Amino acid sequence: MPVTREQMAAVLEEIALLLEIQGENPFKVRAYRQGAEVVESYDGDIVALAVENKLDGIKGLGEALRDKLHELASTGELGFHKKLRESYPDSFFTLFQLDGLGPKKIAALHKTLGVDSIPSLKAACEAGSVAGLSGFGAKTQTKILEAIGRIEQAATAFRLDVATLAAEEILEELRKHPDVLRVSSAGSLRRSKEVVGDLDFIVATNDPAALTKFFGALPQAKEIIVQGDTKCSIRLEDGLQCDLRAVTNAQFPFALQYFTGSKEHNVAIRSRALKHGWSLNEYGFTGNDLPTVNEEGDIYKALGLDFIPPALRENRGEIEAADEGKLPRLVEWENLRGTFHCHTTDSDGKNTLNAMAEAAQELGLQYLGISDHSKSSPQANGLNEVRLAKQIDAVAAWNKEFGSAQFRLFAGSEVDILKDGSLDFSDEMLSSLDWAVASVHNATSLDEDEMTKRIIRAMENPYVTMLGHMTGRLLLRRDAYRVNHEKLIDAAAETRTVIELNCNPKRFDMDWRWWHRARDKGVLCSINPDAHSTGQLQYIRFGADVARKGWLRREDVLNTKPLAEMAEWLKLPKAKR
DNA sequence: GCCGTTTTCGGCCCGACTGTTTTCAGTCG
Repeated sequence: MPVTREQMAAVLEEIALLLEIQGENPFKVRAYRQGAEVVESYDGDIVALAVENKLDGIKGLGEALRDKLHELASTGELGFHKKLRESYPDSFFTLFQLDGLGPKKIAALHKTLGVDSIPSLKAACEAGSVAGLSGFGAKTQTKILEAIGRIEQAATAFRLDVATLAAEEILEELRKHPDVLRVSSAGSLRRSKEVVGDLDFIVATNDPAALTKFFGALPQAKEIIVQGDTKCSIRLEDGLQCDLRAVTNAQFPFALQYFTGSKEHNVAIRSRALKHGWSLNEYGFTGNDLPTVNEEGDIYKALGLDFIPPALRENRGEIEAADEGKLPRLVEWENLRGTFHCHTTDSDGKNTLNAMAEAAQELGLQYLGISDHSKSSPQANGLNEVRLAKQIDAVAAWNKEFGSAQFRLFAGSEVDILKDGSLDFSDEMLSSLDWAVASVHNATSLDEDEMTKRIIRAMENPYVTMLGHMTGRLLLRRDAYRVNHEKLIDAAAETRTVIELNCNPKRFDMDWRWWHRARDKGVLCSINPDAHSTGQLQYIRFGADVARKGWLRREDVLNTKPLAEMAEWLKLPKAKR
């Protein structure tokens, strides 16, 4: 049974935890943790490389990790890992999810009380035996019980759209405060991560203590987690944690850069600063001959780098690119001229064809590609051939009455990819459409090989313009189905099939981590909202943010083409696209 | 355990806050 990339990363991560528990050298622990990160985000088939023992030259994987990954990938097991975790049950690792508990405390609880799961920890707290331990106390015991309570009712991660709304409300409150000079969100939200764990805010002010006090007293704050003179953390009603850092105006760019992260990006940036003879932290540079810094961009400039947009700050090659002046000019939402993939009341949409067309025009778009579900998705009221033919006529009628050189609709379908990779409509039916997006909606538990072949077969169809939500994941709710991304990207390049960036915030699928690779293979991206209502067309703003995260430029995104060009492009046979 | 304009050893980010302490360890970001 071959291991997956995720399993390999998880093993390294678990080793890091176990070494930490044992009090191992923290730098060794970090090496394993970074190894997990590298495996997780490596751009290529790292499992195959590990099996073949060809991991040389990958930064962050030294000899020891390479050997271990090879053993793991080729035998399905790693002796070192197995031995380490002998005395710990699976449930032990859930303890690390608890706020306020780290390796030292968990090790102490395990050693003295035999705690090896959340339930056993809960029992120990309720019996009062935790408070008596050295280094623990009554408050710690209460905090542990509270943390367990939060875990039990979930919600420790939030979708980008949910987080964005919450952040905008709080930013508005902060802007109103008279002592605020500058304010910004930071953290993973500013980096446009698809899911965020908390919100970070930075304010520049001459009265930091007043701001942390103000923050703790916000109407949105259900609970104050910590509150000092320069930082304050609150928890909102829905469990979302928000952190504020109050700094001086001079410190602001440094704090903004620092708390935007990512951690990995910052480690690399700081080591670069050291080479310039400066030390860099959240308050400024220290050292000799310090540069003038007024804006965040001045920090990058001082280090000889082009400005790195927050979305790219994941330590995935952006620093090297900025050093060489080779950062891409990223796509912006204003570059989008139209969009594809939306539903109407004909299948499971909330609004009519007319309403969707109007909403698209209000957004300033020049075209909208309609795509209701096909007949094998009865749960979504999918269209059969007769109803689809009617809709094609309705689109033509709409274009005749309202269409112009400024706006038109494209008739399409979100056609189901059936279990064997054939499509829900005949080629003849599909050929009468302007475009089609092919998606998997059933038989989602096929193994990776079958699923990959199934989707490739669909992409080989001459009338499939684009592949819809590649993995079917629903963020925080449903795992991706098993596909081989490398092979699908290669097939898309080969068949000239566009890959959709489904920017419904529940999905963001294909994942941003794969777009750089797809782009370099010449695959086009279509930023599609998968809108089931007029309001959801606005998801394309998030889509542009996530596309930026995937290093995509304007020319990599199909729907930056203006209407006339798009209409011509859709008429081309796939091979000529 | 990884890495190298400090190149095979000696560094590897560090400050704020909390709770248990009485000068600090642990956690977090």
